Amino acid sequence: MVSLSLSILEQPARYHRFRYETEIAGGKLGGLLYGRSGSKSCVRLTLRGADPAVCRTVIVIGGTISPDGYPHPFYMHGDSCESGAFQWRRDITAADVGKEIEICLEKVSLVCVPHGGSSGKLQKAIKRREDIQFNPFNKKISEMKYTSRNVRELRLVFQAYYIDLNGKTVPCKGAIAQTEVISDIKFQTKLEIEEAHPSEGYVHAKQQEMWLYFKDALPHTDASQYNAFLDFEGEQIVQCKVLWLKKQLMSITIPSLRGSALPEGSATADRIECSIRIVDLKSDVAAEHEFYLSRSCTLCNSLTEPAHKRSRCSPSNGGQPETEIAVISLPASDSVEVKTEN
Amino acid sequence: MVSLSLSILEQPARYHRFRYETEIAGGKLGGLLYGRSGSKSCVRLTLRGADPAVCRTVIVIGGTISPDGYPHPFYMHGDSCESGAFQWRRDITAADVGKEIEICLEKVSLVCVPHGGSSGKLQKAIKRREDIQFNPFNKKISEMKYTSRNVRELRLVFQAYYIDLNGKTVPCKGAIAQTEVISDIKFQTKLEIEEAHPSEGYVHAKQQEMWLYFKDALPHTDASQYNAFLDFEGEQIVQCKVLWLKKQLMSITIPSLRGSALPEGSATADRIECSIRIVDLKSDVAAEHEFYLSRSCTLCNSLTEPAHKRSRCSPSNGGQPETEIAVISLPASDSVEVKTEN
DNA sequence: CCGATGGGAATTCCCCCTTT
DNA sequence: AAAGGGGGAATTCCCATCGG
Repeated sequence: MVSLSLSILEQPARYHRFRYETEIAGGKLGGLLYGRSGSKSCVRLTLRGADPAVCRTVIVIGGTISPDGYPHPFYMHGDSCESGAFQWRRDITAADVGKEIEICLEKVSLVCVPHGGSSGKLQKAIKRREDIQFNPFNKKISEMKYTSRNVRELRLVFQAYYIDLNGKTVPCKGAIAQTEVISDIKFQTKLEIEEAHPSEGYVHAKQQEMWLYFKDALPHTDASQYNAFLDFEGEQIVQCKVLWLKKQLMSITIPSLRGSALPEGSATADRIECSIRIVDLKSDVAAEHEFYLSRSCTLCNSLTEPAHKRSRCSPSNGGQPETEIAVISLPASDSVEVKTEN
Repeated sequence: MVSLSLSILEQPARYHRFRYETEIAGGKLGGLLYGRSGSKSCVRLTLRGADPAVCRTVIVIGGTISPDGYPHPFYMHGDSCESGAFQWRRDITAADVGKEIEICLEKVSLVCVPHGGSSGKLQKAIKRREDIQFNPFNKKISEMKYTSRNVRELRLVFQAYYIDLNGKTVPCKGAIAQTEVISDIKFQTKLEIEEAHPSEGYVHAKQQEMWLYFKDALPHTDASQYNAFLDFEGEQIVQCKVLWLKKQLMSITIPSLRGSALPEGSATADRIECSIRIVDLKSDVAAEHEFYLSRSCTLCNSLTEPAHKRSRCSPSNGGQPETEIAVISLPASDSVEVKTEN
């Protein structure tokens, strides 16, 4: 009784840059698939249950499938790949009994096909993929509708086969493993502040508008999709308001900090260190940027507020007591509300 | 003796958005070619010398050529167009003698073909264009190398033919007219400031950095390709320094205005109106944006400089005399130099 | 030198808005 | 509602750079 089993030892990177056929022409690879663990790790499988008493050779085939299990038009290319599929084989010896065999996808890249326009290349690729006849979940590719939206996500599926003592190749129905979803790297949320203006704020200013320029186009165009904070050491957090967005630019308002308890440690410093933090609420990805608050006006150098050891609360705030941790949130208005975390 | 002549009465718009075949499928037009005079004007020709005594009918054919006169793969489509060429015909009567006949290209669009990639569509289009056999300058299209760079510029060329009294169609060698170059609209320099931050400066500030966000990607990536000015009424101009550029963002420095003569008219106003002007030195295209200089500090409201009727020159400037028209240029350093135009 | 990578330019096409 | 205009997304490809 053959009881091979196959499992994913290392998942592939969540995001991948697929390469086009034109990019890997001439013996090149490019777009190598890496494992999730590190920069140049690789996807690895574990094969168990190999026994020469019942099987001479184990073959593991790997191919692309959609997240739903339908054969996928993108294909594998590189070491141990043939006809767009990964093909691994190994003769089993007595030494393998009871051991785990590790299969490593080295130098394997995932190749995409044009799926827009009217070239029909996607259709041809679907046909090719069907012709491979590697379909562990037995799903009809013709029932799957590949669109530019969903075609850029796939899984890899692997199945073990063995050559029995009679020389017959037999699929192991139980020895199937699929990876988690690999998505086009373009789907990855990028949020990185490249520059902020002004680079220094004035601690006693009433309200300050800041511009944040991002390295990449912002993932959403709606200001409500983001939260903005000013983080101080000592866990003080001031919520800012996102005013508007441009393609690569965000405008936020820092509320008046008059009356808020600024960090103890920096009371004597000429300027207070803090950082601006923008959170994409949808993906939960955040960007940070260092920022400073000066005790003197950055424009005219005047010191309208006392700049002694510790500035007293501004009278306009009614002299609220200083708290250890304060969250000042600016709802939708100009007013400032001070909350105290327990 | 037939002596037809043909001339361009109205040149086409310098920039044009060519449409792809896929965009004009289904009886649509799109990408209409307009004349240079106005929004919906059209390209017009003048035909002279038509005389029924020698010709029964005049035919005018128009087609695309490269700026050098070689047949061009893009083609004409729409009213009076056939096989990619404009084809106009008119029977000549006695009333036409001595008159100018105006030919108007209404509802004619210019269609482009994919010229990148490996689809070979450009080659096919070149073949098609050659097959039309409309080649007034008799240039071999095979000698022309169309690349993605040069293919997006073309001229239209028109030639008159006539049907003589024997019913024979004869080309008029002298009656040829070509338009000026029509370029892809993407070649048009766009420079428009969408927002500026801060929106208001402080007249007594030492030096102010400003961010300008443009509606489109900047045409160059090198700061030296631009000049920046602050324009006041009364022709006062202050040169600013372009610090750096991002894709859609420019950072400039307004030099200290202390000691410069600000406009008379606005001496009493709370804030001084002016405008920021960015000039693309290569194309000479400029963008303007309104700006204000406040007499009180925009951050802390203080009035470190006297805010009386007319502020005296700051001592740091040695009390230079105020001039009617002053150009302050900021070369590459922090220092300010005051020039006086005669 | 070559192959791989990442960035971004160039190209093509989709689709919404405006106008008729 | 349909056509045309315009913006910009999606796709493909090119290339400078990096590391072996």
